[in-house]
Amino acid sequence: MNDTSPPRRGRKSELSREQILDAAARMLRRQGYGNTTLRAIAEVAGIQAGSIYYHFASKDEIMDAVLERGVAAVYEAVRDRLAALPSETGHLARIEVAVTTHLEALLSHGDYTSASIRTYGEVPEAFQQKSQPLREAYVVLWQDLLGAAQADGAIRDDLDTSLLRTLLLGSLNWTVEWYDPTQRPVQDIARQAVDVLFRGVVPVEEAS
Amino acid sequence: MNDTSPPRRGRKSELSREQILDAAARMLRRQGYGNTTLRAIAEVAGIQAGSIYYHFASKDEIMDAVLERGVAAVYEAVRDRLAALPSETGHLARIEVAVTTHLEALLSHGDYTSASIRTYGEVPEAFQQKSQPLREAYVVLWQDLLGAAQADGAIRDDLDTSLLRTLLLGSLNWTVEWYDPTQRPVQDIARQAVDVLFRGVVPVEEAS
DNA sequence: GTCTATACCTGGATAGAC
DNA sequence: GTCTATCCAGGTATAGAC
Repeated sequence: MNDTSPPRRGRKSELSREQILDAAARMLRRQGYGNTTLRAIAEVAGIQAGSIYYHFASKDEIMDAVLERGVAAVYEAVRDRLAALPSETGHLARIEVAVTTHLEALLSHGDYTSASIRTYGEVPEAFQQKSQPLREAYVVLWQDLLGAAQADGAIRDDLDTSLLRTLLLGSLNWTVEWYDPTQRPVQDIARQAVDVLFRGVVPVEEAS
Repeated sequence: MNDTSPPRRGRKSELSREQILDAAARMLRRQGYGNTTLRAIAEVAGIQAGSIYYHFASKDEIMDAVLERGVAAVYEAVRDRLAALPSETGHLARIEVAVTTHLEALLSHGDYTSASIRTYGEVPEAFQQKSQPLREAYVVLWQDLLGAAQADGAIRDDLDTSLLRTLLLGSLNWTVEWYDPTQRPVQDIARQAVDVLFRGVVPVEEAS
């Protein structure tokens, strides 16, 4: 489905390829683009630096594959989950599913998504562009979701949904910086995020 | 007040020092730690690479100064603005001031704060620690703010304020990734962020 | 498909003239 | 205080044996 591999000869070279990508994602995530070296990737992947070039033509090609996989994982997860909902599902319920799925995908594919989020800005423009269509498609998905909700009155119409989208996704994306799976389940975070998003933090006591 | 400069001999070398820091902040922000080279910094600052070492002992020392200045700018701005409020100011009003000030400081010191936010995670642990006290103080500031509000019933008590804090600050910090000063004023963003935070996106129509 | 060896370059850092 | 020149480590990438 999603595949960035041109060589693709032996069927068991796939394994090494995966190991290289996994190692690259892990290093990219925590050291950024410029600090991630091929020698280090090779070491983590358990091979020699030179051997990488059997699978990839350049460092950039590896980075590119990692970045794209990161956004694709989130985009596809959210898109598919939304598509699977019964068509009569309400706007707020859809948004809740989208938030939850976004967080789950984001935090379960940890290294790829984190690398993708954190490194995107510091990578040569040349291949920022490669993953851009995917990123834009994802933005559109959310914009449609929020726009439709607002059009039907499920979201206050004095809000700018475009701004709302960036604030919301920012909040969710930032979780990669601090989330610790051993502390609490992703669903807890999703639940409170949705709760605050829908109802705000101020108690409703009309009597004031 | 805040100063990380040990040499500090000539009074006009301060100027070069600033230019180096400015250049470093700008490059750090958009290329990350590993891609930022001393030669490039020097070029932007209008001097030769070797000359940098008159002002700084190492590349890391420059990075460190930039990172620290970034967090300090936001922390001090918010702290001082809160301190200047009349003591009878309500919890929600204080939170609103904090959000607005955070955004203003964040987006007006663009390069330093952005660099600080984006690069922090990918920098050698050794000097993540140097700015950590400041970062923690800032976390405490917010935690107190939210905790006090909740204790007084200004914030719903079924919310985890610690989680709320990370989600909120994530949302605000993420603005460095997309904010464009020519598009709309910071205050617009702050206003809607606070609005959604307090009241949520769902209309209040009790009749449903 | 992976190794070893190595070419080539660019990076941080130092020395000493001015 | 800044320059030029240079050292050396470490980076990407290639060549060719296995």
